[in-house]
Amino acid sequence: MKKLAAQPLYKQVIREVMTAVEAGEWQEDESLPSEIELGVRFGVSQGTVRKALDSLVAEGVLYRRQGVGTFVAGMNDFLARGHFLPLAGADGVAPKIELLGCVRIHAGEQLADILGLRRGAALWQVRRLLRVSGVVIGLEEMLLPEAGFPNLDIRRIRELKGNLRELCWRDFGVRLRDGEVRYRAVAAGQNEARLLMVDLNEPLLQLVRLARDFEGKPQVWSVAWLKTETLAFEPAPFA
Amino acid sequence: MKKLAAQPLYKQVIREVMTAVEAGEWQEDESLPSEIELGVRFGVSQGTVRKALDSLVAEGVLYRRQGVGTFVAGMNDFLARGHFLPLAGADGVAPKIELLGCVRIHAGEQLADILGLRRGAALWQVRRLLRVSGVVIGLEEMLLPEAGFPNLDIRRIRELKGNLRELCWRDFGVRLRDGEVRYRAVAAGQNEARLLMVDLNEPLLQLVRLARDFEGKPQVWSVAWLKTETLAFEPAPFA
DNA sequence: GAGTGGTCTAGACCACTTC
DNA sequence: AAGTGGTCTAGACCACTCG
Repeated sequence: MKKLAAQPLYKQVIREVMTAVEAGEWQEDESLPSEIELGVRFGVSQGTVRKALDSLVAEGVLYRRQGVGTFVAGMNDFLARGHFLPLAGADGVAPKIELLGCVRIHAGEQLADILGLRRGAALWQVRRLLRVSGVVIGLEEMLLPEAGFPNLDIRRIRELKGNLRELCWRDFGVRLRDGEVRYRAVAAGQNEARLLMVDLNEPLLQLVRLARDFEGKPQVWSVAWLKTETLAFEPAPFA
Repeated sequence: MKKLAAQPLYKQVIREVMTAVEAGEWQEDESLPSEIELGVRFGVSQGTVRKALDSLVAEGVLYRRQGVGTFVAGMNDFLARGHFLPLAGADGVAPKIELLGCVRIHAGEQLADILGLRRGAALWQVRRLLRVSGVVIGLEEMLLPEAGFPNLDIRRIRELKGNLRELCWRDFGVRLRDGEVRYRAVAAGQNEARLLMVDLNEPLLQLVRLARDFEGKPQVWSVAWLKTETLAFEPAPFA
């Protein structure tokens, strides 16, 4: 491997592996070649491969099992990976996702700015419900450019159990990385109150995120409203 | 360095360095010996020292400046390291902390459990205000066992500008690491409404944390209420 | 036992900052 | 030029899992 663009070798390896993962060279939960073999393939030492894989593991792209191998990780949604915990208690539960619907809308000025589109660009608006042991606990609204995800099919989303992150990857080759989350407390509006079955103006936890792909391009804007009267939200480890 | 307790060398180095930092061997923003020198001191190679320092940097205990050295990081509070961002906008601002007061109370059953104390044990309750450009934006209530922090002095807290984390370290040798955060939305009660100057029942973002020391012992329980009508909260990078 | 990840070394060189 | 962090190698051995 050459020193292109003065990038360190391990960063080049990260890119190469990422590209291969995105190209589907190894399926989900399928093991990659061993660190030594990857080293031979990229012309670097095992230590360098390891350093590269370390960051991909830290980012949740891969996972390792000692003595067994390194595997491609699944693509659970950010919220699906989070935990909902009883206020006083110990163990948390991950929510189940239920697709509500998917419609085509047009970007307002602000949203267009955020997603790097022109004003009025076509967007998909996907809405989902979150349930913990059957009880509705959250509502999520996600917006993604139609240009990048043409012919987004509601039945397809349903097939993947509402897992939009996995869909973006499988059907459109876009691998989303988690973005930073902003937290707010807001009063429930008409919509939220109805869908979450709470009173108007009841406090809801609002999570706002911008998910980017691995090139850093903004891809999905998401706003979620969570009912936290009896359960607190704890985000998943990775940023 | 020996293979005690089957711990890998780099983990032993982490402990050694941590101990030295806690003992105050190097002051804040003072540089540690070079990686090579540390290697000689602990009887390991530079690569192993580096791996150890990597995790301490990731945890925010140390920071590095290429070509210069490795330094002991300051001890800003979790909330003080977070950012408050305008809803639509770009750059966030870190809040200023203002001490409200410090009183001695007794642990209820639940709190005693969490902090690993007996019921009724003496606690310090420290309350602080958070301001962003002068405007009150949050209230934080922290509880810590009197046993671990005897003679906690309000004037001393004030001296350190309300930075309780730094105080725990400097005066009591307890270095707190960030704990996981749980998020909720709650309605403002009497107290919160008065101190934050909002209406009763206005939605507030609640953050609940349990900070532990580097041995994993629970040390500080904290609950914060944040006004997020105009500013969203974004936690600091490190978990 | 064979294959994998996990650790460790000694030594090398590069990139950066400071004097 | 000297000293620091940052990268990289070749080779070694350990710890773990699985057939």
